[in-house]
Amino acid sequence: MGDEKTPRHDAPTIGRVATMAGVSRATVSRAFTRPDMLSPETVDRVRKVAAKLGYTPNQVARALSTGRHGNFALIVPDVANPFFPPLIRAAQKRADLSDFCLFLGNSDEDPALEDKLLGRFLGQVEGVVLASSRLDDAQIRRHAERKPLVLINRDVAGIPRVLIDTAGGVRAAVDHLARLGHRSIVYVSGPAASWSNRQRRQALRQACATAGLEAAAVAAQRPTFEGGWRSARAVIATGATAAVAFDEVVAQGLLAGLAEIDVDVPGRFSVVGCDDVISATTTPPMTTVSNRSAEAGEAAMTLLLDVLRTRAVSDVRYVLDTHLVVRGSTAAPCGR
Amino acid sequence: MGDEKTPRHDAPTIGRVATMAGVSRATVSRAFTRPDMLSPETVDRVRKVAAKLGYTPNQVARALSTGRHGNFALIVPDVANPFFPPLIRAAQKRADLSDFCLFLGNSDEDPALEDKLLGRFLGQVEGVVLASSRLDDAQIRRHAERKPLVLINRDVAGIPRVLIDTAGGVRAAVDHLARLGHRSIVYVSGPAASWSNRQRRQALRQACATAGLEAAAVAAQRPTFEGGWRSARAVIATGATAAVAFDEVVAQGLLAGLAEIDVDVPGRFSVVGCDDVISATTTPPMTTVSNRSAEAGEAAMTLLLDVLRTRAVSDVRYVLDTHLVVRGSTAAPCGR
DNA sequence: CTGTTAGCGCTTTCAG
DNA sequence: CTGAAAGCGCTAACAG
Repeated sequence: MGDEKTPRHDAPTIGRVATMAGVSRATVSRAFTRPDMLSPETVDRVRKVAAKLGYTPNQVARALSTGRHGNFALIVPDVANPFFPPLIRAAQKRADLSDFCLFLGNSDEDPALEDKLLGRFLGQVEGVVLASSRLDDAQIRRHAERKPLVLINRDVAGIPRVLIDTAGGVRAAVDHLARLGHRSIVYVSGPAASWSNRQRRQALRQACATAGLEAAAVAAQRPTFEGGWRSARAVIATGATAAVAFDEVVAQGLLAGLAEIDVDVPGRFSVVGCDDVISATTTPPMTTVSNRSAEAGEAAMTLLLDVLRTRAVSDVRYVLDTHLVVRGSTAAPCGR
Repeated sequence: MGDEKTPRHDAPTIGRVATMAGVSRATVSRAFTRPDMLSPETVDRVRKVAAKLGYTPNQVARALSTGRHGNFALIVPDVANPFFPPLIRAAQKRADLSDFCLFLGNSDEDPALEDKLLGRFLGQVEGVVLASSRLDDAQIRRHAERKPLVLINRDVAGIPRVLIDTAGGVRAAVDHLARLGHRSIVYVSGPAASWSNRQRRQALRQACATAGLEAAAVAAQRPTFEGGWRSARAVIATGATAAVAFDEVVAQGLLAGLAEIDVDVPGRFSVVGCDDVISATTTPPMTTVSNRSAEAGEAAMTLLLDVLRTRAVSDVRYVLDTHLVVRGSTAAPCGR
């Protein structure tokens, strides 16, 4: 066993295939990217040799030369928030279908981190999807002019976006509660930077006004179980008999917080969540606004692919609407 | 408005910075990668110019030249399975902390797809984490010799791996059930290719043998809510009075299936889940084996970074152990 | 400390 | 239809 320099099982390059097949490197390249430019026999022979050698085109080298990286990036505020996994999954699948790889970023609800991640990705992707972005419009616009960019649940004019319109669902929730006899409803809000949050809050206020109900609001700082939990006392203090929560994680926390201070749901208080994602399994099963996050993920990816194909920057605004799913967390208010 | 060729706001290259700063390209490069090799003033001047021009090193070009891509890949069987999001999140965060980008792949429980994704990633990453891989040992070994590879919940000798050892938790579950008076326990199994599944099944069998209980098993083909649901009848048919399910998604399905055929839990039948991830919110709250998926994700990433640093391929086997969390889905069997 | 010189692996005119 | 040659943007010896 001499210390002969083991040539380190290097990945075969286009050059090796070329000499082995007795053609030029250009021909090998074309055998993979533009087979139509070659005689069928040549293509066949080259491919065969390549296969035998276990050759795989080097994506990175290719990207350097063409600018086409074959990658996308998706950034979400919180991977572990149950709203996002179906979205992520669908986006990944759609990307994969078109032979793209997907980078995933978790911004932790932090605009600065989101910006940093975006910067890291930008150099090696052909496009980006920002889900529930916490960046401000200016930052988004700035990035959008460097790379194709699609938004989910963020409404910036001129930038392709897919929006899950929960306003319809929230209005239906208010109607539902009004019909049950509630006179005052409180909105437990989520992150201020969230478009969905603003949309829901506003829809609630308007629907209440229309129906002649009182509308209050309390803030669950972060959209977490704990945030919902902590807001329970404040929610009750508003005097409302029903709450609509920003999302189901908050709603679930609220449920737990109410249980802790012995407020029976739905006997004494009604709760409605948003994004039907865990609501079937809560106790009680939660009345909620339906969810289409997987569809949103897929649509955004498809949009991005379209933008790449047709450089036309048409102002797309893809809206998915929602409805109310009535379960067991809502009932008539007591003592009225 | 003449059609003067707008030079397409191209990203500034190292060359532009070099001429603007009156130095060579090598110097610019070094100002970013090896500032210690340059005089402080030069570094300063170059960086200033670069900043003014908005120069960002091109990752791809750098990777082509150095082989260091600054990327990792993580592949999971199902992003939407609640076991994985915390793991993904933690892994992403850990990678980000070391300035790495993370590709995410979803294998859909399909070995062929997993292999394909891996192939796609391999060319542009420095290492890979396979969580609950469905590949066979040979395939894993093959990939591991091309790139640093870390496994989660898969025990292949010689390959760095982090294992969540649920055997302890399952044994505790059996003890718990035995103490309650159960004489026969059924395991509702998950994917055959899953190491965790084999481990849990085996732990259950052994613990039952030790405690003198009967052990049965029924298969929930896919580890889904529906799979658990469908297995309800078969579970009851075994004559057992308690079940331990592969994971909580299956357990939750089982709960729903049992409810549908009017089997009261825990009155008539007890259920234990695995991976404490949604169990606090089921009805009834589920007795379960604790979960450490986030820790596993972070540990795997850290391991990968270590492997990269010290090319020492020591045979690491990082084990996280578990315990039983008793909640409301277990009780003494009726009529005994 | 800094510049010169070769590439990394692949694509892409431009000629034949 | 195929080959030769010139890069993509950056890094890495090797000289000074």
